[in-house]
Amino acid sequence: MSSHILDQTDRDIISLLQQDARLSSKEIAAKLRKRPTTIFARFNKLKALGYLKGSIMLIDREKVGMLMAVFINIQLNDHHAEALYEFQRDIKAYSEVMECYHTTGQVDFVIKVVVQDMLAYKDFLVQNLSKMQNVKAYTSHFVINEIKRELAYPLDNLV
Amino acid sequence: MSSHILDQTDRDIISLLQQDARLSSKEIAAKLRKRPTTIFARFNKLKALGYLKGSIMLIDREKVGMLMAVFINIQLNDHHAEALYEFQRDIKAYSEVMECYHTTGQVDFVIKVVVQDMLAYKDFLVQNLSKMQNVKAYTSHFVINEIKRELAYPLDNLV
DNA sequence: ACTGAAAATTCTCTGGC
DNA sequence: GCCAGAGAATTTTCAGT
Repeated sequence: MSSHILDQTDRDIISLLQQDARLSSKEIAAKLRKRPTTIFARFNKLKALGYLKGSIMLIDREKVGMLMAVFINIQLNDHHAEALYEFQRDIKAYSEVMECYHTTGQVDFVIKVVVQDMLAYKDFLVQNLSKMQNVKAYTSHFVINEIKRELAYPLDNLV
Repeated sequence: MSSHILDQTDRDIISLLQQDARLSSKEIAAKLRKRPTTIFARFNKLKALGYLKGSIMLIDREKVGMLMAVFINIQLNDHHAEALYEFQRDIKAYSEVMECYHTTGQVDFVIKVVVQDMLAYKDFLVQNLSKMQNVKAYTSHFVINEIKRELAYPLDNLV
């Protein structure tokens, strides 16, 4: 690992950690046929260089009572810089809004909202989204089945 | 933690682990003013009961060369059970498709595709998506800015 | 469910290659 | 950049309350 170019070992470590963030240096070392201290040093470097941005425990969304996930496509009235900034700042503040992306196409923003139930969703729409001045139109797409949700990027022919 | 009802400590542990999956029992114990072994026992139970579904290390998507994220809304021709099942099985198999949701509304499926660059995206469309018989229409929404991507569910007034 | 102590394992630092 | 050794810290088990 000379500077900012990842070699195969770096990619292997990242790939393994994307599958299980709690792997120990020893466990990674065993899989890659290296020494634990070597893995430890690379892990620290990957973290220092900003490749690794923290780890999270994935939990069963429905089991903890967050039964409803919704994708909402949003169109704005005013697309000037200041108006865009304000919308982003405000939408980001809602805890129901888990994800928000500025996109190209017919739609300006794609957001993912996760709430307990339809009542909570209605509250979000009526009390929050509908009151945002710059929102021209939105369409809700309720998730009825999660076919795939892979959060680990494939790093095979890369970097 | 009697059986399947989460108490405040359980929710606290889950919340902390959603922020950092690598927290040790000792670290969690210190934050919650409990003993490490108590946290350890609860951690094992939460895992055994299926609340915790594994951990992942988050990495800098653009830094590792995955420069392009796209949401694609897909409409199908045939909505019968067998056709739906086949579509889901096939779309799931593509490594470029990170997420796929069956949704209500004008759109049948929302998928998130992550690739290196526009060339890789073109290849995915031309060689894969366009060749799926049951796909009637699709619209691409390129992510030009990620405003928010929160993966930890808020468990405050819940369960 | 929680505690406390002990054993096994891992982390983390230092120095040498 | 890799490896080895050793002390410190942690994980994990287990018996007791």
